[in-house]
Amino acid sequence: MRKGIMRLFVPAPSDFSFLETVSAHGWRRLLPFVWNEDALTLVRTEELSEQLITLTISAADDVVQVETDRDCGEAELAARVSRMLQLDLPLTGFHAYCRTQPELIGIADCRRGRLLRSPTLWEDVVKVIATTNTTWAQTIAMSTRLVKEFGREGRAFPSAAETAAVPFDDFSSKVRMGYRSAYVHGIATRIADGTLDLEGWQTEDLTAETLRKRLLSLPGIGPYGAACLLLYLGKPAHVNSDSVARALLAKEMGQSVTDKDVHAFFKPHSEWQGLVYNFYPWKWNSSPVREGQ
DNA sequence: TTCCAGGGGTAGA
DNA sequence: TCTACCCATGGA
Repeated sequence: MRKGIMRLFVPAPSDFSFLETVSAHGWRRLLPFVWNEDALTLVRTEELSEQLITLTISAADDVVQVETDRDCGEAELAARVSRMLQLDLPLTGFHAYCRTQPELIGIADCRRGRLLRSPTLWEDVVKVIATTNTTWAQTIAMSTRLVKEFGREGRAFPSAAETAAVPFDDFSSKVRMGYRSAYVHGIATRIADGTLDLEGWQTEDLTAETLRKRLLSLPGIGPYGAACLLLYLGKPAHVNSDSVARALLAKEMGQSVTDKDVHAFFKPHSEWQGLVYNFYPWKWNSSPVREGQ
């Protein structure tokens, strides 16, 4: 191995699938994630130990391999990779439930149920806001501008502190997130001044409903955004119904449907309905966003 | 021009 | 709780 190159192996549970996790939704298309379709590796630049480090993540049976271009702390690196791939998410109960439902058995067989997420809740919140009321192409463009304009060396995702340090007019004109700019900059400012501890929410052992109320209190986060984020936080009892869900269900039903119809359709899956929706056969097989189109 | 996209905030009923 | 209207941006 070349000097400075570090390789770390992170144990993964037997019901984990790297490819299924990375492919679960569109996050791998948003900088600073770069998905290498040929090598099947996920590349990402992170700030670790106060230096920029590029991670190349791949996986074999029951283990995730992380190669870095510089030495860094193994514990912190493993923690970030674990969060990104939801390695600590227990899926036994979900897969057991899927095996009781004929149409869901494939979810368990393929080891689906984890979703790629960012190393921080802050980044996930920003990216969820960037998916609302816009096209996927614009979501990609917004994420790209965030990294290029405000990330360290134009390669890492800007921290809340880095974002808050940018004057709002400058931030807004460069990031071109429209009315979402005020939401993102406002959240960044609250994190930076210590009045909002987003990351701390993840270690408080909160109930799903308490967490949902807190997420809904964030500007720019409504029922759809909160359900997305709850899913990333391992709380799958809410369906992140959106225009894609409505269109797909309408196609199945042969008639126009509302959010209420989508929620009614998945309600029987109770505590698992958020995960069931995201991996439901007709959604999985026909999601343009998951395919990155 | 007008519409609308992986919605959300707000006011009024 | 529900509905209507507005919201920046950019592509069709």
